[in-house]
Amino acid sequence: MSARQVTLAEVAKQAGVSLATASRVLNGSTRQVSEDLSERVLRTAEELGYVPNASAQALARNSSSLVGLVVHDITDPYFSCIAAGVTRVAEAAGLSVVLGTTGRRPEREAELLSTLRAHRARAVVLAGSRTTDRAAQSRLAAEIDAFTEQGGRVACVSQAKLGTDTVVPGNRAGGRALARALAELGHKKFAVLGGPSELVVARDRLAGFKAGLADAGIAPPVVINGAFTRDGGYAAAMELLGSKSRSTCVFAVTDVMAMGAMAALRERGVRIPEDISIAGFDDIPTLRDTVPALSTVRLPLEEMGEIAAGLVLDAGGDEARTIRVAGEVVLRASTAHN
Amino acid sequence: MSARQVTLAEVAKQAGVSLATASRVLNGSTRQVSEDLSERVLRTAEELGYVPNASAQALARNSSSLVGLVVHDITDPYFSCIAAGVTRVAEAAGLSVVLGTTGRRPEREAELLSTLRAHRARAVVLAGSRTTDRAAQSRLAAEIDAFTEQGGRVACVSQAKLGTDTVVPGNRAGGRALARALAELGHKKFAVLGGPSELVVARDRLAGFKAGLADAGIAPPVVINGAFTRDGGYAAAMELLGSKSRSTCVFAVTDVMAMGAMAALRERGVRIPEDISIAGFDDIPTLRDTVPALSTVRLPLEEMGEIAAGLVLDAGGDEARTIRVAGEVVLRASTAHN
DNA sequence: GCAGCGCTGGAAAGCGCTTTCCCGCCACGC
DNA sequence: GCGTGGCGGGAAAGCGCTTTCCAGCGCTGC
Repeated sequence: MSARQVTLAEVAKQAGVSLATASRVLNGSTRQVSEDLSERVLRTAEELGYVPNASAQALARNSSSLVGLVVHDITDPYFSCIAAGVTRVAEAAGLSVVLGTTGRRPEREAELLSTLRAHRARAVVLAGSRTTDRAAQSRLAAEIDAFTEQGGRVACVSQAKLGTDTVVPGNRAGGRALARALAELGHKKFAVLGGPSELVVARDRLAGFKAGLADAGIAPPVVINGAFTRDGGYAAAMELLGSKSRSTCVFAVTDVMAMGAMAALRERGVRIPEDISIAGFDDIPTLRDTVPALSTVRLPLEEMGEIAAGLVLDAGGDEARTIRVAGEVVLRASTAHN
Repeated sequence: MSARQVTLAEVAKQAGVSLATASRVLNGSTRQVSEDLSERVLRTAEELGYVPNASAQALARNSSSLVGLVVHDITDPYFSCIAAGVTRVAEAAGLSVVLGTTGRRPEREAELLSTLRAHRARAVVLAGSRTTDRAAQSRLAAEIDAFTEQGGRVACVSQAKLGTDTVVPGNRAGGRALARALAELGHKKFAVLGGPSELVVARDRLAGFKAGLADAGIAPPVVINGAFTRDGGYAAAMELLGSKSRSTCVFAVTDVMAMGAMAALRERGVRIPEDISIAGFDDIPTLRDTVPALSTVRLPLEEMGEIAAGLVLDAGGDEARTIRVAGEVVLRASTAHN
């Protein structure tokens, strides 16, 4: 075993050409190589089963074919959809994506970025939602700077103003539109399962929702914070049920949280939507077949991943670009007239 | 911008030591370095914000800190769970995982492996399910050989006998146990939504299920093949409904397919489980809160990912190891007595 | 007292590529 | 006819590390 990998030098020798020529043939060079030499090299490479050493290429070119993708939890459909979009675009461009997961610890984001920098990744998309944690945030900003200084590009999903390209979902607008749609159903008393208060995505959706209620002249909702997960939704819903606040409609800032909340409600014998209406945000594909079908704000998650990857892969100017994608309110069976 | 990255040489010079010494200090070497030199190097590295160039290290060591992960579709919860397990273990070991997606095209698997080989990935876990496609299979085998010859390790999830380490879920045993459990509920007429016939995972589950029915002295099920996706389940269920075969219990070889099937049944006004019982396989966490709760065979997906990563990361002997993980039948509300 | 050993530090040879620079060749133009 | 310029090919200098090998040095053991 361990038959050493065939190298460019071997191919060159075998084909009777110089290293330089072989390199020029096998990798897009601006330089022209004559037809016959070129073909000879190609054939030998094929015969020998030559595979270029990516590390060596990266070293010589000072830029690799890696693009980073940082998510909190690949298990969360929100992230896996974005990941699908990113990988599709990256692979189509002949790049490999290295996946980093933070486990929702903000400081991991900077660590991962540093690793990616070590690998001379040519770009990275940060899909994790931004926190308001000051320390982590500045450490991250420093890493982003270091990364871009080194020539890499960075794009964020859903977290503007880091001075990078960004695809921004209409969190606020979506929350607002949803609130208005729900108000039109006749609901007057709302509760929001609000996710962690440090997460700007959660805050934006909540803020939008409040604005929407205000638009409709409805009193501010009860807000219960909790983890950005199924269990967080479950716990928040339980807390809500305990609180004796008689809301007729609940907005969970995430579909995944909404699922947890619905489980809690069911467990307590609360019927959806007869007793309480509930809505989420994201429109996770995996959850589209649930009963009752969840009202939500649809985000084109995979497309967002594609856009982010596109942003990060074509050179682009120096100024940070921001692409906004709108959320679309989708009312389904989990919300009823009141 | 593009302030070139700090190199080891700079650190060494700044610290007044040789390149060799700096290298020895900053990366685990067997060689001892005196306390004061060592500390001096560490401090300067810190001050200068030194980050080792992973490509250069990979080149010099002839082995990178990358581990590959190949899945069909990261959006599918089955794969994203496995991915979570793999990344957790890999990141804990200080490695980065590069994610490749095949989009369910078998030939992509070999391509990705080749890319991974180019990157000198030290290991790869193949989570995509094996097909019986002869050509793709042999191309893949060749790539696996090339990869291991080069010194990399390969582990597969759920596809034994490729001569690699493997974690094998009890597909057959799970299917069989499920069939028996369902038979005990009194069902006599079964249908199976069987996935694509080339996929061995699908075949194994089906074969196990048939065996279980035989154990119980029940006639073989109607089998309808279809894609290994939600839509495949939907279509297969529609076909089943059209076929006038009056089964009382349906087994979809995948939870995701079961979801599609349930959607189809509901659409046609078939009540679950009153009119038809339905069961899946995998016990996807995201789907645990659905109503009616899906009966299924639970697989510890994340753990399988962790095991695979573990297999592939600790050296291990030369003989291929096989770890079996059992599926556990979980009967819930989607299946009723008949 | 000295050969020999273990230990630390440094010089330098790669690792497998890319790319600059140079060289020889040919077609042109005057 | 010869200078020029363009062009295809090769030699070789890196890219930033690791690691082998050697030098020096303080000890130990006879």
